[in-house]
Amino acid sequence: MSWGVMAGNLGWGVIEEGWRKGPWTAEEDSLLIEYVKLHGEGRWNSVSRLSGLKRNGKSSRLRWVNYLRPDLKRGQITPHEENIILELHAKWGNRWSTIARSLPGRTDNEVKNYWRTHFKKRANSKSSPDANEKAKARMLKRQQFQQKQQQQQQQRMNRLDMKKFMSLLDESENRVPYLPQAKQDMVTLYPNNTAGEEQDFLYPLFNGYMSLPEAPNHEENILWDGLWNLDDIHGNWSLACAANKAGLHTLATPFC
DNA sequence: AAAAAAGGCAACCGCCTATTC
DNA sequence: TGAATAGGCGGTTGCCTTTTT
Repeated sequence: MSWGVMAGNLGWGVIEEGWRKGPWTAEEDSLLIEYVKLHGEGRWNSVSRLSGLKRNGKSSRLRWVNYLRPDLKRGQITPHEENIILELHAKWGNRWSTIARSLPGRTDNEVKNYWRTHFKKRANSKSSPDANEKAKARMLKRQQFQQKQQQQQQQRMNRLDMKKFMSLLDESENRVPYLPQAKQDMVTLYPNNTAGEEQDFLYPLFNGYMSLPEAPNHEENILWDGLWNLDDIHGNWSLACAANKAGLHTLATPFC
């Protein structure tokens, strides 16, 4: 929808006290991205002065955090993430930012919206069994679709061989402090350095690496799920920790 | 096929805390 | 030490899309 159309709506997209409000345009996004490239995150109140953007600091920060950040994970919440949300919400309540820190690439806003739309109504619908059943059916359908997508993704990932993985570790170890240890552990575990039976083990590790914002193929939007089962991988905890630290540097959950 | 209802999500608001001066 | 400012968080709103009737 164009800005002009938006501006025609009731109070949405108006200019108030010199600040634009409402949906962001592609041009505004570009200006904000350029600003962050040049000045980094923070100093949000300087955005308008330094970039020409007619948005206040809060709006700019929110747009960056919730939408423009390069490390954001796109796509639907996976069943595994859903379980984490449920578990952590039961533990912490509506502390969305805390919950979101345990879901790499997800924002507090996203988690909050997801919980509100998927769980709050379910909790409230006890008096309406029909609605509850319908909601369950929809959820099941969506989960089946997501699982199918993940299987396809995993099949693609399994085509990666050990050599490629090691070369990617080589490329990135200058930037990611935990990867040298991961690489060393890989060599110890798999001295022959070949693909094959290790592939199941590589999958979660590689996922962790590929999900880093600076990873070369980040745009492939590879799923994180494997990382959450790292304790299953051959009992090598130090390697699991190394990979987790590399990928989950902002993660609050204490893996190690 | 059309209208109504529900779902989904981006964005705003107000409050609180941390930081700076 | 207190005021001003910036940043962060949770709650809420408003609009578009999808589903249901």
